[in-house]
Amino acid sequence: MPARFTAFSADPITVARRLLGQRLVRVINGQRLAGTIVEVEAYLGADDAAAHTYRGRRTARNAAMYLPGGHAYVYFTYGMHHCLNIVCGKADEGVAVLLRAIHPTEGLKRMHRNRPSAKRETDLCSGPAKLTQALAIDRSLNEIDMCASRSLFLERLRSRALPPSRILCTRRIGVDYAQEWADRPLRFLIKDTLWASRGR
DNA sequence: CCCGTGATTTAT
DNA sequence: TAAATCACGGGG
Repeated sequence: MPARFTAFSADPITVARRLLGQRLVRVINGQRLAGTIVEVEAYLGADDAAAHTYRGRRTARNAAMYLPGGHAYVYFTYGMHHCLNIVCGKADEGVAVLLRAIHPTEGLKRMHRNRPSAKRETDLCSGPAKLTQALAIDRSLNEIDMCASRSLFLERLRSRALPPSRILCTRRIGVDYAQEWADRPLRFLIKDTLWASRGR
C-alpha cells in the first residue's frame, strides 16, 4: 500500500495557514452550504498539552486524529456542541487543525434555520460549534475522508496561499488548562476579518 | 459573569 | 463505579 499524500500531509501549522481563505463546503439533501475559512487553530500532537492526543493518548473519541491527513475529526463536547478538525500529517501523528470560524457565503437561509439563535450573519459561523451547527456537521461525519467525500470538503479559492501580512497569529482560545501551551501562537486568522470568533 | 448539558476521561 | 472535565455558546 503506497503512503497517502495530500495537501493535508504537511505539519498542522503549515496546513492551518494554507486553510485560511479556502472554502469549506457541506452538501446536505443536495444543497450546498459553504463559507470561507477565516480562523483556525493548530494542535500539535503528543507534545501539545492542549491537544486531545497529548502524551500519545489513544481513546475511542480521538481515534480519528491518528488517521492520515485529510480525514475529519468531529467530537462532541459540553453535552451539546460539535467541533470539526481536519487531520494533518501522516497516519499516527495525531495532529490536526480546528476550524473555528468561516465567513458564510452559500445557503445562508438554511444556516439560519439550523441556528435560530443567531441574530446576525456575523453570529452564524463565528465559533467552532457555531459553524458545525450552521452546516449540520455532527459525529456522523467523524473519520470521513474530506479528500473523497461529496458531503464535506474544501474548495480552493486562490491558487496562492494568503500572504503572511494578511494573517494574524495569536494564542489559542479556551485551552487555559494547558498552561504554557495555551500561550503558544497557534491560532491563525485573517487580519481585519469581521467573521472570526470573539476570543474569550 | 454564570450556567446548561451529557459524553468522555480520569480517579478511586 | 463515581467524579471531574470540557478545543463552547447564550443570556444577563
